[in-house]
Amino acid sequence: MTTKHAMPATTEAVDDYLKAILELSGPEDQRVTSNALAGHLEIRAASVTGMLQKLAGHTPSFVRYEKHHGVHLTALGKRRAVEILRHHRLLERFLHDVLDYSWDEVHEEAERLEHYISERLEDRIAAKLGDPAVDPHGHIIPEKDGAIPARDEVALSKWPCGVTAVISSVSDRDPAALREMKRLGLVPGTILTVETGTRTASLRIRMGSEASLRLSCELAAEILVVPESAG
Amino acid sequence: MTTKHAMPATTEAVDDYLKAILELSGPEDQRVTSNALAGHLEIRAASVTGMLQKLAGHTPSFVRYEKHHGVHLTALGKRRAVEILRHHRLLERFLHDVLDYSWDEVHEEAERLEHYISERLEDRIAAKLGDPAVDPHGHIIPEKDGAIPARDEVALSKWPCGVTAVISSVSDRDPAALREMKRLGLVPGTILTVETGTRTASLRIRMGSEASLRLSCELAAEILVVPESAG
DNA sequence: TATAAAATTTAGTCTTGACTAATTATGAAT
DNA sequence: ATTCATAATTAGTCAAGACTAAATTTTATA
Ligand SMILES: [Mn+2]
Ligand SMILES: [Mn+2]
Ligand SMILES: [Mn+2]
Ligand SMILES: [Mn+2]
Repeated sequence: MTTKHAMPATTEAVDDYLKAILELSGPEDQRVTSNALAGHLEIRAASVTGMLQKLAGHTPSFVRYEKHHGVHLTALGKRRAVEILRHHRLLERFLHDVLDYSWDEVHEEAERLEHYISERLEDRIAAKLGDPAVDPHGHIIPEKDGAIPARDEVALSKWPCGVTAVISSVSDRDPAALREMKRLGLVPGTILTVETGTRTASLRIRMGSEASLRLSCELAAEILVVPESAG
Repeated sequence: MTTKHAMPATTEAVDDYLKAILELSGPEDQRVTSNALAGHLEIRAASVTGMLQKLAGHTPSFVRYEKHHGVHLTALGKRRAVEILRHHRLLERFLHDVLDYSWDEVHEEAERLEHYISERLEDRIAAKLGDPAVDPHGHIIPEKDGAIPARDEVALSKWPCGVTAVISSVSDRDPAALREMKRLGLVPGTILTVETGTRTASLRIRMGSEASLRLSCELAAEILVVPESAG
């Protein structure tokens, strides 16, 4: 039997830092600045510096940190961040499918609970749902072992005109935007094209046979798409 | 519309104090001593004193506290404690019925989550379960409005010999004891009588037509019963 | 009623994780 | 190579909640 590396205990605050670093470091784990973290976590930059120093000082360490040059996750830190992300997305799927939450309600509840469910509860939820691949917003749920199936998404606001696209996921942070998207039928799986023409503050899209509709760039930036074949 | 009194925000620690005071103050809310709280919460008495002083100092206040003479809950404190108790028992029922937890696993998970579920999640869980009256151990689940249907229970270890009794609830704090009870068929609803004879360290009980069995006093003290008619 | 044991409180310390104000380093533009 | 704006760090403070050790009550006992 292989040695089970015990994950050091973490607090909600530490979890939130690790998750934020994961989200901000992009597809290939670039360094994240203190300011970016402060903005994302809605915390003062001075507080971030303090936390990063403490985190980097511990052993085993979750992050690598160089003064004035940002942080990035160690393998251990990434493992923990992904675990929290799995909790979050499984919870969203569960609240939505089993407890009748709407897709704009799930995020807030999952954001808190993700830190407090045990491995047992995580497993039972996954089993109950049949190991779902994505959450209600189309976000990929990391596997139990930490693997995250890759997917190349592009913001709809940057998608070329005239090329068919499929909505792969939408941002879950803004409930009002989510309700608006639902109303317009902009949900994962929807096929659409961006009509040709300039797009300074808004863009016109066409979905199936329906009439085209106008979308603000802000909303379009919260919608991620993939090429039709990659559905 | 009646004014919705907003419940002041509480921390997990404060919740645990209020719940412990509720549990220790018995059917009619007697004062609870610092030592009793320290024992129940597995915390030093000095820490308890500090917390009680802070709690009593706040306004609106959750507790009434007199130096050297214990605390008891105010109406507000009782409201909050009962709310947490409802969370706990609903969660136990939910974990057991929906997520296949065994009755010795539910307590630990509920003990953490009870502090972090929203009112919305509480309501959805209750709806999903059809507003259950009791948790998996037979404990009464407080109503949404804070009402707790009364029930006069007696420890099996103190039940008179020869009188038929029904198990109403069992303690949920000791997983090993719970597994033992399940194995012996000692679950809420079970009808039994205590056979006549002395009971110094153990007592003999008879259930239905089966052979009688011997029970340690410790285990019998964790089983609460009611007269047969009061099922 | 005097005294000892048990229960409680006080005083002082620690860790976590936030904040503000002040200071320094970095990087871009002169 | 300076200079300046921006980013980041330091220094000092605060609140929550725990702990230990020492002082005080209360209460039970003789
Ligand atoms: Mn969170
Ligand atoms: Mn999501
Ligand atoms: Mn608790
Ligand atoms: Mn219970």
